Amino acid sequence: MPKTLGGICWERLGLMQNFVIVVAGPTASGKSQLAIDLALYFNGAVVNADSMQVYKNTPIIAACPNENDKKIVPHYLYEMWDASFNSSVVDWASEAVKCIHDLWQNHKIPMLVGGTGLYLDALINGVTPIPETKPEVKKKVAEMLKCDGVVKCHQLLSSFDAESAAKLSCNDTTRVRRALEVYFDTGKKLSDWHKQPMKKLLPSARFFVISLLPDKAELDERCFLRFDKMIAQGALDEIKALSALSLNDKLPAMRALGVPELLGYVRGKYSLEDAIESAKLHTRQYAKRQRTWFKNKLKADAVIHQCYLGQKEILENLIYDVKKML
RNA sequence: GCUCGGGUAGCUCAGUUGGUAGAGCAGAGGACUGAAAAUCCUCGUGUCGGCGGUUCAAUCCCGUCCCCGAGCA
Repeated sequence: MPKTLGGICWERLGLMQNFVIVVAGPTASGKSQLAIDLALYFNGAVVNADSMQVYKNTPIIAACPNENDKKIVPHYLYEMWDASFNSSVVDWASEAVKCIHDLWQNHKIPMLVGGTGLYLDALINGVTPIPETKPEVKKKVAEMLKCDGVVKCHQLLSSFDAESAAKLSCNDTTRVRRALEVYFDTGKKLSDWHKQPMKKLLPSARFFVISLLPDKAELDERCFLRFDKMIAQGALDEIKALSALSLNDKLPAMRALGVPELLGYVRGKYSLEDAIESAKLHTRQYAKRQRTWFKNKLKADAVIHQCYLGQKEILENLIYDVKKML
């Protein structure tokens, strides 16, 4: 008698060796819960695709899975880097690729869960293989931006890479910086790099993409409640400990939602009430940006227009759809 | 009660030497290939507190009333 697992025969697990379930959605939409429920059914493991949950030091404020969640289902790529590390999509993606191959080897289905559109996009669609920028180049560009300002740097960019410059706002510090770094580091225009075909990170993978797109009012309410819960769970102690590390405020981990606001309170810049209000506001604005990305940029196999709170029919329908693909 | 400030966009406030007004924030939508929980783009008619008066023309000047703040009594 064949051993079954959630109604799937072991024999078919061989076919699963290139399968990835993706759960995308804005913050507080219930992705993590959905991933756990699916993982329980399909003998899966949860793989983090969130740019902030990769860092240690702030598990509460970044809404990392708790100990109980981790006991139920294996979780990977959470709290793996120190807050002092300035990680990038590619750092994360190379970890994710390794992790997914391991899971496949062990006949487990990876449940890729996260709200960072760029990360999911990189893993699903690939990235342009540009070499990692040398630290001295990064430093040089950072200095240029500081001395001359973005607008001048954008003008400079248009003198050697007009195509990239034309695509960018002269105020877009992040992207002007990147375009300059790539040119100074490789001697080749970013726009030329982008003409190359993207490098698929998991060429054999088949993805089943689930997108949670709840109603705005429902989501806002959940974001607010969740932030209050974070405070109750000791987010302030977490932030005090983080503050004691005296890290650079520009590091990604230091800019996570709620971190600058609560740091401001801890350092006496504003009241706790103001800090909380401001953090909630920024969370709502972030959720909006995520919604825009997932709605317009992510090709989803299943779209759910509500938060996942364990609804049986949602889970059953998804399981049905996934099984069809296996 | 008197004196002095204020009353302009959802909020904080600019401004118009009289020709019906504009920033920041909020809000809405959008973009996004190596810091992405980041970064950026687009979108502004509101009895300019009410009512009168002067004027070709008032949100702006004058009168009066209402409201808020500070001071004096």
